[in-house]
Amino acid sequence: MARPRQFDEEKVIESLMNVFWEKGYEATSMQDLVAASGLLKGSLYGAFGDKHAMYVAALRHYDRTRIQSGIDMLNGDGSARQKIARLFDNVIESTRRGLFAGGCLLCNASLEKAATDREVKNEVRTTIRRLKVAIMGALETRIANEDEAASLAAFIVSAYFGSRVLAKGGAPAAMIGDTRDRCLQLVP
Amino acid sequence: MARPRQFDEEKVIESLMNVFWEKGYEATSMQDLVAASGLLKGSLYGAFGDKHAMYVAALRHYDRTRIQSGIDMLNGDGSARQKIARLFDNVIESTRRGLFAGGCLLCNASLEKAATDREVKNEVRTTIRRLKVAIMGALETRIANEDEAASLAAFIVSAYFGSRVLAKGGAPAAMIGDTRDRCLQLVP
DNA sequence: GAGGTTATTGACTGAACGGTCAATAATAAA
DNA sequence: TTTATTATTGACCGTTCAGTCAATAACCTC
Repeated sequence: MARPRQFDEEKVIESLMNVFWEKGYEATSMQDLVAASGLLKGSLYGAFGDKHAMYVAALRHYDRTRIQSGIDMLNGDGSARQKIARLFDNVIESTRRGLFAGGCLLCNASLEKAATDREVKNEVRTTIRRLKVAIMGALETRIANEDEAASLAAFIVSAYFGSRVLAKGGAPAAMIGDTRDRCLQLVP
Repeated sequence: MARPRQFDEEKVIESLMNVFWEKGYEATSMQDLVAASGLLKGSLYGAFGDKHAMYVAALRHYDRTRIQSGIDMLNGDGSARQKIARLFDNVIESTRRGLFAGGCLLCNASLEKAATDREVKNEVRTTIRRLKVAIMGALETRIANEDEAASLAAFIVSAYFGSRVLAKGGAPAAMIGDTRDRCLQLVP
């Protein structure tokens, strides 16, 4: 009955996400999104509505893919300490390689837009909660008391986000290593 | 010999800083800066050169004032634990009041610009170092070993930055309280 | 294959962007 | 008071911004 989409929506969202991830919301122009997606402006607007909606779609995609793979790791095999350590090691590793300057899109969105954008704040809040719950799950075998697991998980999320700020701020990698090690001191 | 400036440069920088602090670099327009400073565009360009230089001046001003008052607190009276706790309590308090959405300009600059802007990265790095050294100073009475104080200080900076991300991301205040409390577990 | 529906296309819009500049004003030194 | 120097002013610049739209194309259903 109607002409079908000629692009793979997931792939397009992935490409939009990569731009927002690397440059941030404000520094990203529609030209950037056009170039990255391979679509023309009209198609992007037809599919998403406006730039803001593209950003929100990118945040959801980040949650569904990158955050989810972190959650999968936390739900997978290994000790709680190993899993928590791996969170930080990923930060150290990607800093050391230095190929991609984006850091963590969740942190970026929190600082750039969440405070003044209801929709972004909701997305960010939801994702933070998901991450925290997954960390609680990883702690489950070691901490019986749920409140204690929750407070430790909140703290770990915080330290993790902090390490993302340090990494992007150009702090020495040793500071992130220190953060990881001190964090692990609190993980039984 | 020449016409003198008709404005108080410190006050102008303070007003520029407040705009960048609240809106970020990219979302701030020259119109915003003109409106906030009370100067005309030409005067701002005459005094600073370009928007980027205004931003760097704002970062330096933030270091000289807001960060410095944090450092003064850390150098002041009280136990190490009290001082560290106060860092986080400031975050909780300003989140609770909810009047100003800016958060911490140092964190904002780290995530928004440091990764792709040499000058900003240098400013940020310097300020992080200053903050870390001040925290080491606060720990000095309790931790003799300098390396140990350094690693704990790095960790505290990280957790503090993380709490800034949580706050702006709209996470519940309890998560910041948890971060503070867990942090204090490691402070002797 | 005709008709209905939606996707694609690229030219187009007005507004806002960062930045410039010639004219004017204000000052201190001579 | 003249002169040299710098600050202020506001009009102005070309560019880029996010977003629109009428024309065309592609597809599915009947």
